[in-house]
Amino acid sequence: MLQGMPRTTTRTTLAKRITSRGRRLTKQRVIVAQALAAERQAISAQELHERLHRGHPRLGLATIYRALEAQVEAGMATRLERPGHVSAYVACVSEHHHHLVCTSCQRVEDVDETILRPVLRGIRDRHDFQVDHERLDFYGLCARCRREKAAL
Amino acid sequence: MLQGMPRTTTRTTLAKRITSRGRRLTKQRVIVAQALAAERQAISAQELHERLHRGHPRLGLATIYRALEAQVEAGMATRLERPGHVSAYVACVSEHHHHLVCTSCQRVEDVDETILRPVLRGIRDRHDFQVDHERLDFYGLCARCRREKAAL
DNA sequence: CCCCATTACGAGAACGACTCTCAATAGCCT
DNA sequence: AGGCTATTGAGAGTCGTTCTCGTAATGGGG
Repeated sequence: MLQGMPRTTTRTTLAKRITSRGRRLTKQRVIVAQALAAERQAISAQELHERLHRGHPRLGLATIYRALEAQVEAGMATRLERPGHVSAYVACVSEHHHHLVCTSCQRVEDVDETILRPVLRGIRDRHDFQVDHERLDFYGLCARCRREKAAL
Repeated sequence: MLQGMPRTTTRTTLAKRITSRGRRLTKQRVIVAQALAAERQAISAQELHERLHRGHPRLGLATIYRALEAQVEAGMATRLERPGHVSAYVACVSEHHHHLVCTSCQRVEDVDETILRPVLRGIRDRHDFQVDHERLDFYGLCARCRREKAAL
């Protein structure tokens, strides 16, 4: 994985995102961004560090934290909270997302945003509260894990 | 505050909740529960410790953490996440709640649960995902703070 | 294309919220 | 009252995350 570092479309969009807010395009940030995008599940900085260590032994943990933080600021990822005060990250396709996190396989789905619109409207109307940002994460069992558990 | 320790209705309900799951009714847990219930805003364990230190100098920080954790388990409180990996707590009247947290005054309101029911249904139906628990917290400006800001 | 200011990296130390340990204490049941 | 056991308090320990600082790399200007 990750060999050669593509010069194609994938790279240009990634580069554009990474360099937003006047940030520099470094090898490390590309590696972290690609690795996170390749994941389909929430992953913590330390897990990412372990996973990347084989291919990139000199990639420091602090750098991963910094890269992930940059991605969150750039809207490329969101931070989820795991039990025990650990952050986990997921790559985002668009700006902002809400998630279904499977507590069994850690896989993450995006919530259909149209479901949520009435809620935000209801809060503004019924509570007279101006929502700036929100954390909407649902934890439970995805369809696959539910089937697997039922099969036992 | 807190002097005499009431033998009345307030106490019995509180005691009943504290002693759920076979827990013992200790002075410390009562103190913490009353203090949290008296707050109308999200408060961290350390803040609670500072605040209670004058009246209860021997009340340890670890005890406060334990008492808050017990309250969360007993459904008497919920944990919110503050920036910087800090937990803050709010007392709950009923079982489970979702919140509107004012980022200006830190005051917390409960979300009208009827607004949320369609969302949970939609997730189960459209995503085939069995929600176990969820974190639904909205951050923004409450009506009062919005008026105050507008007045400037 | 090369210089240079500036930003980012790497490694380890520092930080801080939280948890654990253990001896002492206090609830609660009989 | 008496004893079993959960709980407390204080400090030490844990662990995720951030900071520091010397070094390396980036990208804009000449």
